[in-house]
Amino acid sequence: MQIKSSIKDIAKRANVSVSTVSRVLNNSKYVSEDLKRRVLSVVEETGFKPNMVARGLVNKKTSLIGVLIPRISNNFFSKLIEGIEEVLQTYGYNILLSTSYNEIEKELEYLNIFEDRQLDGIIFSVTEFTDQHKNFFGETVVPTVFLGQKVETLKKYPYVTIDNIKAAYEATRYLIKQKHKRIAIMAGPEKDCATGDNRLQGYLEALKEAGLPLYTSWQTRRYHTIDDGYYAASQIMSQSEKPTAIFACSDQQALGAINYLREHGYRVPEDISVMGFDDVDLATVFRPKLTTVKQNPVDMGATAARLLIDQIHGNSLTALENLVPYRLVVRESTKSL
Amino acid sequence: MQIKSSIKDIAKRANVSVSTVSRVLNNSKYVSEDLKRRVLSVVEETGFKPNMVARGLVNKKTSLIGVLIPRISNNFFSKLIEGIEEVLQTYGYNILLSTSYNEIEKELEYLNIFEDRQLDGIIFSVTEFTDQHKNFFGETVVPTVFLGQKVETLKKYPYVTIDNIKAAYEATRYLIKQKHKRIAIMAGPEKDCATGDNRLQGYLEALKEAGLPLYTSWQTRRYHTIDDGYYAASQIMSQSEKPTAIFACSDQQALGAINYLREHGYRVPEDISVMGFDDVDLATVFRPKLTTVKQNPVDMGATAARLLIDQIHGNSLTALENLVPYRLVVRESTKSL
DNA sequence: CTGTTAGCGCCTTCAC
DNA sequence: GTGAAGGCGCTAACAG
Repeated sequence: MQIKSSIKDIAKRANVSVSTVSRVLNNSKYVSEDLKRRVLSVVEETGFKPNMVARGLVNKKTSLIGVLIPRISNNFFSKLIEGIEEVLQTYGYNILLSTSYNEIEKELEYLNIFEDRQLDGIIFSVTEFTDQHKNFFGETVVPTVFLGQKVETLKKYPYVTIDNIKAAYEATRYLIKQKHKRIAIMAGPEKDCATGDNRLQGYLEALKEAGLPLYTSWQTRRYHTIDDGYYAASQIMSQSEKPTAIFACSDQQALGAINYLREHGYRVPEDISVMGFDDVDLATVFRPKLTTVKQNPVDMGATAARLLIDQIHGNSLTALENLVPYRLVVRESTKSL
Repeated sequence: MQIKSSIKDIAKRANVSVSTVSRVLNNSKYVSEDLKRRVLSVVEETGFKPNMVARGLVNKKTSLIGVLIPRISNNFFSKLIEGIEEVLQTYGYNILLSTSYNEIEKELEYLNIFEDRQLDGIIFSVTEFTDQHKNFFGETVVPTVFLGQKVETLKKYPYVTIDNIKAAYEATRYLIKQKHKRIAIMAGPEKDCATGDNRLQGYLEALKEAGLPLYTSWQTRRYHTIDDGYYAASQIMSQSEKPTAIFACSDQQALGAINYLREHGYRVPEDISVMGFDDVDLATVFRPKLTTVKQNPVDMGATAARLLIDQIHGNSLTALENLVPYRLVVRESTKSL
């Protein structure tokens, strides 16, 4: 293919009409074997490829799915993408990837871009579901699946997530059962509902239930990066009153925390227990092996993608709420007092 | 916006022609303040958004860049994406993400999709540059930047990479200087040129130069995952003749290898040294801290994106070869004999 | 300055 | 079965 050829050109060369070409290209209507052959051979020769943009314009579909996540360099999210891509691919969709870095404005911005671009669907790992989000999803008509937290919208879009409150509650319960009484938490960033508010809530419930002390200086809210975990640990451990266990709301933060602790002479888990969340790839490679709340991001991504496809195909969805399993995995970074 | 409105509708409601609407929307030509205001207010009211697909059809640009990498869950590649997205975003481009899992057929498949979709550019982290690739890039006219290895094409596309042969050579040299004489290598997958062939070559050159033994049973070729590193280590260590050092061509593999070694009673680095490659986030969090060849993927991604933008803008590019710096970082996973 | 018109490349009635 | 014609939503000459 030298210069962009169009359906018209190949119609001419095959001595047929453009509609015939279109028909054989789409297998949309019966075309005599003769013409079909003629068209196909010209297509072959010229290496002709139909213009997907033009096609999209008339068909009103782009075969593109917008995927919006907070951060791609977090193993949890990249696994999510793996799951998403795997199923979308089999349905002929591609991924338009955007990252918000947990910034609400960026989320809104990308959401609008998704709409402008006429994307066929959206998979969205929300940070905080604000009124502006609600507005957007009230007005838009783009099939959507939310990932990572429960989201209530007028339009009734499904979401797939674990029960974050419960999971955090159970993780904290476990620590309590291990006789820990002074437990700190490193939660997600300030505005992050799922890994921030929800998990913090579960933690608080467990502490209250057990009648344990709640120090706000033992509660941090930071991004899910190793660096932020390191910093959060430094804050917590700079208090005069020190915890015997830290519940990190992501393995990334747990790793950063352990790094800090070790550099400052604490042994994990002998001096202080650290619980993670996610069970990323290296949770079992790291030493001590991370005790953590295992999620299955590949599955979650795949599930979300399937729910999206269903919506696009107009299938009635079975349920809005898709709670997926998680599991507390006890390994070496925590111990009983 | 209830039902999809078009430029036509808002032209009607504002009592102007479609071209006027188009003009104010694009700021393309001077429009009287009066009309402009009228149009803008209607746009405001209706929440009108121009259809990017239609726009793309006439402008022959999609503002979409195809990014093709082997694997997103590898920290090195996700960092690459971070760098790419950061600069593309400022130019109004979005990313169409695809992963090849190092499969040549998938690469070709996605490349074709990129072309079909009329993407404005391609950033491609090649596995192996085959004749089919060469064909594709000979016929296509899509601006491209190669990432991670030197690639020669007719069309003269730029590439950004470190000098893999040299880097591997130096890494191996270092091990040799540390008095290691029996050095194994865990290279990239069979068909991977950069992390496979090139790094293996650098390793071999260093060994030959030093007159050290070359055992093919000390050379593995596997994917850059923790699991594959684990497995590769098991293969190497099952030989009767055992190495005193392993040069892993990715930190992922190094991590997997160390995991294997420890599970099987070897201490790192006391019994066996392990050298990594990449310097991913957790190289310094892991214990022992990884001795590794540091790359800067965020920068590399950003550089690639800039080179692509230059191409798209028709700027003459300064150089095809963009060798970026790397650095051997000695930490704790290797030691002198 | 503004409106009319002709496409961009493709699909889809609608007649033949 | 096949072709001609209209239109998807937008932009860019071309007149006025």
